[in-house]
Amino acid sequence: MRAEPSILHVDLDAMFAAVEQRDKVSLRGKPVIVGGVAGRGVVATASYEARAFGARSAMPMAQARRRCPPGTAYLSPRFAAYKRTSEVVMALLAEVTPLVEQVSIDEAYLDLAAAGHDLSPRGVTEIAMRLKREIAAATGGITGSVGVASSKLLAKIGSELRKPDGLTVVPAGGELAVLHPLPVGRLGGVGPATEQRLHRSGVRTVGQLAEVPLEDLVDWFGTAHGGGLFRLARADDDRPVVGEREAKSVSAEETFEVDLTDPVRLNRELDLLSARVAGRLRSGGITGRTVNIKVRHHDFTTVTRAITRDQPTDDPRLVAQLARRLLTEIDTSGGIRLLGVGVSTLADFAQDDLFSSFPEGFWSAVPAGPAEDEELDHPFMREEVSIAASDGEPGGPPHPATNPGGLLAPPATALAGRPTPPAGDSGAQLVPAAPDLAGRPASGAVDSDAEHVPAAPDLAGPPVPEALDPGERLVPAVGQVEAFPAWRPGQDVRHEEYGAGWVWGSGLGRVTVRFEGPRTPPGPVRTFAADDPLLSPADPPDWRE
DNA sequence: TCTGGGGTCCTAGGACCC
DNA sequence: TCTGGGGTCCTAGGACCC
Repeated sequence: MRAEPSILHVDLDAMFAAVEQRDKVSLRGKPVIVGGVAGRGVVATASYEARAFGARSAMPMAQARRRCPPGTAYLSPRFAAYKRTSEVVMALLAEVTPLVEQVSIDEAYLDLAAAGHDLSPRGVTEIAMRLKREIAAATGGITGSVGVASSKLLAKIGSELRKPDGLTVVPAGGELAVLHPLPVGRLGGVGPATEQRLHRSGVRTVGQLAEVPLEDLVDWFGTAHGGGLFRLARADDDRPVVGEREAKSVSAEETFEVDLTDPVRLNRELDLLSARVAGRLRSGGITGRTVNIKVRHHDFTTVTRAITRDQPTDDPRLVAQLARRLLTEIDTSGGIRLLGVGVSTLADFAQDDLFSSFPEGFWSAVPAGPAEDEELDHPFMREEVSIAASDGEPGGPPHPATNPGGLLAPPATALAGRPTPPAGDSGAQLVPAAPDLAGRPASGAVDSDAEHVPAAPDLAGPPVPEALDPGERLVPAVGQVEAFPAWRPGQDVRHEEYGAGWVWGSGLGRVTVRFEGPRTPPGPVRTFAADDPLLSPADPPDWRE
């Protein structure tokens, strides 16, 4: 934990779905689910509209289909498009500080201390707000949520607090006030198993976790995990922002549409997986000594086998040969659901051995699957879009594009009152595909398509809210902003009364908060303001209407 | 129609070595 | 002959993350 909030965490909001909605006008404001659309697929990302119906990441696609209404779009991922958007964002991050740790395609930590920034709460708020504007402008409206705090733990929690399009700054000294009320499952490293074990001992919040003696945690979870929980519960987190990390393993796996039993077929699948892995080793200029296979049986039990050689390799034939040998140790007669091949114990130099040459035409003979950069509009990447006839009906979810609030209107789902499912769904007719999907070119982060809306809402001239004093400097906040812990929707009595709120003001000096009443019947809009709410974490600001 | 695919890290036990 | 004791490498499995 540092003395200043110098670690910034950015997380793009429902990125896969957001890219699809950016690139296809017809999807905006509608539930969109990206993931494996076939039988055994799961949800990778659900748009906020889809989350309102209960769709979640990692949920079986079949279950998501049961929950979401007609009109929901179910899309196969277009990784190339997401990667391009990601690269645009990462390039922006690199301009903020040289020390950036990319965690995944849509997430990164920034060490603001590595760039000599003003690390006061006000200073980092300014950086974060500018960054959010730049991201939205450069990506055509993809929003990111940002948390800034004195540690990775708190920065990440901060970015999650006000999703989507949120901003949370946790001033030094405010960490425990943020952390302790949260459920333990919000801590990184606390998954279902750990959470269940903690619940069994009556530990539900991080504050309660902080009361558990170290010995108990070590007893329950082992030295590393137990000790880690003990420290995290105290906001004791020194993990540095790490720029580059070397890969430790490379693997490929596949779940089959139906369980496989045919040994010949299984071996062929191992060959294909081996070729994919070896191809990626080669393109990365690395080799590995250990070959692993993974087998998931029909009943979902999973076993692994590994063998380590003295010499590293990147030869697909050798990897395949070892993989096949490992598979003979496993009884596959009951049916195999998933097969995987991996290489680990990596060395970053290529071993010059006799096996590294390839027969002519080897690679063209091996269908290694789509290359990373290839657009995935292959016939097998099915795309299903259905449009409900209830589009635009009254009572449906508010459509951002038609919201008269313009810039200041938060995404519909940001409102505490969940968007109601469109009325009259039951009789809705399904249109097999959206007309605008026909024959469109491969789309990228910057898209010349006529339907493409090039940028975020015009940030240059935001409408000035009536509640702001004349002459007050207005920084055009993108969507929601939260100054924590000075003000928290959900804790504030005015929030209880009004159900939804967001900060739209400058964030620097005077901040204005707007609350909207219950949606049905439409309630009044009330506006409050306070001076420097961000800078007085211990002293609640005086919000005046 | 339950449960993807790419990873990382940790633990525990056995082999082996000095 | 009641069994040392580190350290490293390897394997299998499990939890977790995005």
